[in-house]
Amino acid sequence: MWQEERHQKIRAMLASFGQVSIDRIVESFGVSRQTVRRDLIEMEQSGILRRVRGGAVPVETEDMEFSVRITQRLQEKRAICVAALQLLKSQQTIFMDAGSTTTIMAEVLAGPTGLTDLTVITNSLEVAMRLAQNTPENGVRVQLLRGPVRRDPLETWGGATVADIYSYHADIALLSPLGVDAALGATYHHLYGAEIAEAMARQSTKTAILADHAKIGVTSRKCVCPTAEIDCLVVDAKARARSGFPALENAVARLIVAEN
Amino acid sequence: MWQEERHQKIRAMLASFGQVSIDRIVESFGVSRQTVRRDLIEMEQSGILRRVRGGAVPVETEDMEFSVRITQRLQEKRAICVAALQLLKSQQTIFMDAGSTTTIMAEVLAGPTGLTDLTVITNSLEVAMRLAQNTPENGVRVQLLRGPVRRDPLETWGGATVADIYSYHADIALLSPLGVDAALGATYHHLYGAEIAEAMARQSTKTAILADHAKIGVTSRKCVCPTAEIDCLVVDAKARARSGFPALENAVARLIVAEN
DNA sequence: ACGCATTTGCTACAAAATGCAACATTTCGG
DNA sequence: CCGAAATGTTGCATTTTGTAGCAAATGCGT
Repeated sequence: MWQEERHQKIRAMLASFGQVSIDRIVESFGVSRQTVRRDLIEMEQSGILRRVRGGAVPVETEDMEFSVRITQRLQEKRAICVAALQLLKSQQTIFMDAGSTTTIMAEVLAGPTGLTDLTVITNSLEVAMRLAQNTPENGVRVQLLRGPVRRDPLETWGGATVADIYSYHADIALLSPLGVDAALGATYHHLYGAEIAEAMARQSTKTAILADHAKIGVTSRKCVCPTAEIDCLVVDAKARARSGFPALENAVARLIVAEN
Repeated sequence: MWQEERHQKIRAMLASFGQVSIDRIVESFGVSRQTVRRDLIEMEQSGILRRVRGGAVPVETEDMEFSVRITQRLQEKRAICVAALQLLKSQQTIFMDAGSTTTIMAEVLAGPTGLTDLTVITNSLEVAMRLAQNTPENGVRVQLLRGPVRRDPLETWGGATVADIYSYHADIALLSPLGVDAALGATYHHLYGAEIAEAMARQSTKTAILADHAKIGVTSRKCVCPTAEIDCLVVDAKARARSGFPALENAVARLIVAEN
């Protein structure tokens, strides 16, 4: 019974049952608990599955509904967003794109931050909703970018939106891509979000990437921001365990690890 | 039975029943009361639900003020919106401003209408959300107008938004003012909404006013559209009883009374 | 309004399950 | 046989869960 064989069978079990317990694997393979644990760790780092206490479950897919995605790794994302606050100063203008992490960032910004007079420019309806104020005097102003609206996430997109972005300039862009990799930088799956993020990165003085540990070392179809142009990468503590982390750590100008 | 699994199922129960009692979870999962309590505490901290004595309920996402207003005279408003469908034809472009009635109109349009290939241009995030599609091929396209965002209702407003409107031309504008009066026409309270509505009325071939009976004969601060320029007024059956109704009936070019 | 019983929420602690790291053992190719 | 990789074992830390006791809230009958 080799690793390869076990991995394959674990994947099969995961596919058919939606979950596997360590005990179950131990029983059916006749190997030790520790070995199974090591298998699962490897498979998790390969992005094949996600470990939970007592077993493992399938990794979340990107075509999942936004409402589901936003509840996943919520603790880590919140920690990341709180840590990202130190990148901001009062009276700054901020680009934010549409994603589950930036949505949580909006929630954080809507709370007490010590920052005043921020202007957020976004194509995300979720972000806009959370930051909208009745009193534009204090707190956060939101500027919504125009364009056709699509769902998952709720955002405006397309040429009109991109053109709109180019009419602004921000101090910092907060982006939540699908993956971050040392070689390819920030990557997106959909072209919609990618061209938005690209424009935002260009039209801002600094670019910060918000990525939870599941995104470290992950690559997708569309490269948006090469590693050299990432001014700051904000990750959660679990990112240290990811295989792609050391390379990223050296590649980016600044790294913030949010300790939960 | 892992946390993970329980949390998921609790969410499912919450979604389908609108509430869950601790006892019910205890029974169906076979875990202790304390464990359920701890689950709910975690989920509450994650913002997934709100704990109440004896169980939990879904967290209220909607803004209180607006969600209250939107449920008032819901029956009548829905009837008005269904009646307003006869004003629309396939392949038309439609302006919609931000209000409780247009939000319901969006819900109606999101359902089966027999109309295809509509384009809706709006400054209302509520309308945009309800009409957003993943597949822009069929159904309704939504174009969101840019600008700063405010709440109650959630909308973009201001010079940028108005300028954006003037870059479009629609077949019909569906407006939901605060009041309609024979002498003053459609009137708004806030200047925000008023200048939006005014621009929409100008940039569209026809202008339709959606008003429930509570708005008949009511006037407010800002006149937007004189009676002569109202191409169609859509009201509910109870409007006939209002004192301002006969005058309006004569003043507008066309009147549609939605019989519940 | 009052007292009383019941339900529910909370804290503390113990037991069990699980995760983790260090080290020992086995396996396998050269 | 040697060395490296894989696997097993052990011991301990951490997390999760259950139990019990008590406080607070609720409901109920008077």
